Formats: sequence, structure tokens, C-alpha cells
Amino acid sequence: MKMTIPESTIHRMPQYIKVLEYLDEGKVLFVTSRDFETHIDVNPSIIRKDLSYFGEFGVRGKGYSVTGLKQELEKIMGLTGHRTIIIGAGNIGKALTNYKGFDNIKLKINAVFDNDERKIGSMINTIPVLDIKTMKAYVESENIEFVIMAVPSSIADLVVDQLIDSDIKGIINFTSKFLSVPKRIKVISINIDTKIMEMFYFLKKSRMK
Amino acid sequence: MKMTIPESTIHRMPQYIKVLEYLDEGKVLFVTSRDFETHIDVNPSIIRKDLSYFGEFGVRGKGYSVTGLKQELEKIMGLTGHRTIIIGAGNIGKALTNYKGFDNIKLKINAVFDNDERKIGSMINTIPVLDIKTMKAYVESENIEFVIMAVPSSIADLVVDQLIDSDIKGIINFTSKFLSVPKRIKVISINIDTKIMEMFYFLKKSRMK
DNA sequence: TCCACATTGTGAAAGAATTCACAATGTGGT
DNA sequence: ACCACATTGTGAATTCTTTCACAATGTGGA
Repeated sequence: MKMTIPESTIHRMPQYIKVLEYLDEGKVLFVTSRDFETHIDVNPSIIRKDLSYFGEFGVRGKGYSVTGLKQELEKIMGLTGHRTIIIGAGNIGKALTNYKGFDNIKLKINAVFDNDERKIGSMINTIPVLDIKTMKAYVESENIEFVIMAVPSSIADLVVDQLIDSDIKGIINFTSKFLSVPKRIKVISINIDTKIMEMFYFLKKSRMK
Repeated sequence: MKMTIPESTIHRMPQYIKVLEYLDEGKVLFVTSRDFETHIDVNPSIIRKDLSYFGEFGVRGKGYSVTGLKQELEKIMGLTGHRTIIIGAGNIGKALTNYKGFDNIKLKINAVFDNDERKIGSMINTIPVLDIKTMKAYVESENIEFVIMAVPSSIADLVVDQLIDSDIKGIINFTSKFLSVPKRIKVISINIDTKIMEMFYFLKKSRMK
């Protein structure tokens, strides 16, 4: 059973987890691949195919146990209590620091790093703001595997240089710059500009017809 | 020349625009499809193929004029001075309101809407915070085509109900809920949880080998 | 003006992802 | 214990996307 798992499957797995969390909160016990259509935009056979890459989790004629499948998928995706840091105590950094949703995915924000003297030493909602100069040492002593980067684009490359120098494995990139890093570091970018441009295109098209 | 343009092409177009903006700032005059590889993660023939869906913009033997191509792509994607509103004056709403990058894509934030008495009537950085009860009327009188939704997930459905009732064409969704809307409304979701779960999966895999 | 060179634009080939369709199998009612 | 039914899991067919590879064509130097 040695097959490579499609990229697109990996993109969908977290969505399945979210749907299962939602159903679980609503005390739903069983769910069929068809039920997913109400909550997410994929067709039933794709869900079954996706799951089949990892095992057989369903009961024929019945569906999937909500809590059972949730646990399996969480295990598959590695939701096992990660810790991270946020780089940048600006607007986005602050918003992320206050974000409650990280609990659901068992993510803990350990600290925020910034270069602004006035911010260093303060707290954002129980989380300390530390000097960015101490970041590399911190990442290594605390064994941080990935970081969330929310600094102004202008200093993105500077920060990336420091990260390359550390043994970080991944970067969640909120800057609008393309980050050029060695292959050992995984970059996942979240970029609002590009999404909004897609919206523009859609609006233009829908005006045309 | 009536062909359907791949979804994936539309995702990449905004990235090309960003690269061209960057090169333009650096006073670069010409760029080849190969040059793009430095700034974005796609191979040259895909760029050429993507562009070919819209026309012929290059000069053989030379490449593409940076400003020329930028203008063409902006026209194609419909970067023509859109206006929008932000729904939710919480952490994310505030961060977005202060975001400078919207200038580049010629997007103007007209107003922010919230239901919190204490916020209504105040300003966030020259942008007024208005009562969410007045949103529908505002959207219609100001001809807003799409909105940016940054409210707590718990009230997402409430807001969506109002939007469905208006003649909004699109929603940029920052909540972590799946929004169930009629086909005439395009939803584009930006969700950090799912991206972070992908990162967990990558970390797990890279630990295994 | 000519020619060696570079790069585009694009059919055709290869590769990936989605959808179909149905055998396999557990369910739940009688 | 049986059977009509529902839904999974999965090869095979289809559709979509990327990559290849090369003819077409403009460039820039001699």
C-alpha cells in the first residue's frame, strides 16, 4: 500500500477535520460521505478516495463515526500539541496572538518577537513580547519547529535570513513577499491580496455575462 | 479562441502581478518566463501557457515588458479601483483596516461594520465604524460588490443571512465556518487553521524520514 | 544585411486528480 | 435468520493540468 498521497488530498484533510469538529459539537454521531456536501464543497467519492489513502474508517451501509474519524484524521495530520512563536507584534501579529481558534488545533503560542523597543518586555494577552535578537536562541532552546511570520514585507528577507540560520522546519508566511528558502524549510503563504484579485476576476466575469 | 481557463491559472495570475510589481519597483524593464522562477514557484512553460489563454504579450528572443505585461494582467484580472467594506471591527477587522497593501491592488475600504455600541461611530484610521444594522442599506446605496467578513464564527451565519438578502456578489471569508450561500455569491475563504494543519502534516512527515 | 542566438507560443504527450460505477459488506427491520 | 437497503472502498474511465519539445519569430552584434 505504498502510494503517494495527492497534494489536493492534504489540502482537504484539514477541512474534513473542521466539519467533524462542528458535527461533534452538535452531538452528531454518524456521518456519511454524502453528508459532507452540506458543509464543504467536495463530492462524496472524493472524500472516500481521500480517506482510502490512509485506511478504512467507515462502516458500510452506515457511514463514519464522527468522533472516531475525527480522532483518526487528527492523528494522521499530526495534531499533537504543537508550540510556535509569532514574529511581528504589529496588527496582524496582535490579531493572531488573540486568536482563540488555535485551541481547536492544539496549537500554543509561546511568545511574540519584535524589534520595537517599546513593545519588547510587554505582554499581549498573557503572551510575552520578546526581542527579535533573541529569537534564534529561543527557537533552538525551546525546540520550535515552525514559526508564524507577520512582519512588514520590507523586513521579510532579514527575518528569513535569521530563520535559515536556525533549524526551523517551516514558516507560515503572512507577508506578501515570496520567501526564498532551502528545501528543508516548508513555506506556507497566506496572502489576502491574491485572494482579493481572484475576487475581482470573478466579479468582472460575472458582470460580463 | 473560446477555451475555458483553468482554475489553477486564475490562482496564479495574481502572483504574476505581484512579481511584476516587485520588478517594476526595481526598475527592471524586461522579464523572461524563466526569470519568474526566482520569485515564484512555477516552471516557465506554465507561465507561457497561462498567459496564452489571454493573448500574446511577449517578444520572442527577448521576454515580456514588465510594465506592459503588468498593465495587461491588471486589466485581465479587473484591478480597476474596487471599493469594499469590512464586517467586524475585532482584531482581524482592525488589522485589515490598517493594512497598507490594499493600495497596490487599488482597493478602497469604505467603512467597517460592527454591532458593538462602543465601537459604532468611532474611526479606525480615517475609516468610520458603522452600525451593522445599516449594512444592507449601505451596500445597496453605495453599490458595494463584495465584502470582507471578519466576524466571530458564532455570528457568521447571522451576517450571511443579511448578505444573501442584499445583492452582494462576493464574500472574502475570514471566519472558520463554511458559508452556505446561493451560487450567485462567490465565497473565497482565508483560513489559518487549515494552513497550520497542513504544516503539522508536513512536520510529521519530515520527522518520519 | 545577415546570421547565431534566445525566447515565445503552442500542439501533443505525460501525469495527476476527479468522477463513475459497482462489487463488497454491514445495517436494521420483520 | 433473512432480506431489502444503504453506503463504503476502489479499479477503471474521464477530465483536467502540467510538462515537453520544437517551429515560429524577433534580437542584437558583426
